[in-house]
Amino acid sequence: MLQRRNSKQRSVIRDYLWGRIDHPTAEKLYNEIRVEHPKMSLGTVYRNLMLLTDLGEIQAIDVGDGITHFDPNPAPHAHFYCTKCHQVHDIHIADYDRVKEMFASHDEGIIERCNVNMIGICKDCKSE
Amino acid sequence: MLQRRNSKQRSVIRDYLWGRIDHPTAEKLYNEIRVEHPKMSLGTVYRNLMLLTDLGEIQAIDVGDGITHFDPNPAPHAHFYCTKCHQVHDIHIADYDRVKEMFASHDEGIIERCNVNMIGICKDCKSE
DNA sequence: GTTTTTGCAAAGTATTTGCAAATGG
DNA sequence: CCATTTGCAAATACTTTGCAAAAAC
Repeated sequence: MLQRRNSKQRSVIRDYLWGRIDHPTAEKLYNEIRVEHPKMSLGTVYRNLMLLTDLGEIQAIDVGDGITHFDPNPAPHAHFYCTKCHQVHDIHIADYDRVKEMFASHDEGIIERCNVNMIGICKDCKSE
Repeated sequence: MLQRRNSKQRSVIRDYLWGRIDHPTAEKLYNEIRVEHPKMSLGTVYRNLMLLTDLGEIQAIDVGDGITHFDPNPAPHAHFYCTKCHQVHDIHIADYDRVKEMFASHDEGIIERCNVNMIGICKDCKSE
């Protein structure tokens, strides 16, 4: 594997994503980071998010809205995409691995990942 | 709802997608159609695939490869995306609705759709 | 006839990339 | 020092859109 250096930018990007549950896009992170770090470039944000994803440190979420969202939690879990507020929410269920098993038994391929996305109106938007 | 006219182009696009299990992209369909219908434009293919999707006649599949694939079967079912051959395959299981139920009980939102995508190496590529 | 749909080309949106300069170990 | 990483801007990839002409009913 390639050699890595701990750049300041990478650590800033990691810090800005760490602990969040709102699944920001690369551009959203960039705009937030830019306030404190005006020299940070969008390309660097993309490059590092992709790198951290490849390293398995974070995960990239594709819910079908055409924009990649990022999740600091690399553990497999489902997501909910609200078509009204365009936010991505986590859905944690105890036996997520069961889903993979349900489909693995019906397909002879090698399943590496299992992505589950619910699309609809989230509970916050519903009650408005 | 809007009034619809049955254009020749729409019917050609519908015919080219009908019965297929290979989940072509808009561009793939366009290239195939172009052989017989050189005047067909890519914009028309995109517009009609989107329209047919909105009408619920077909479905758009987003497996996370950045390109929308189309499926003539509008019934909810899971998909398998092969990272080697970049093909999308169907995975039909008897109780697909169970998946939605598993997550619905853990979220108070209104779930309109449930997308399940397995990512890995398909059985054809595995055996090579 | 009037409204929808088309072809074409241009624009839009998200992301990737080339390259010289800066940085990290 | 030398390989990695950056900022910047340009390029790319997929999709959408504006508009005048053509087609549908």
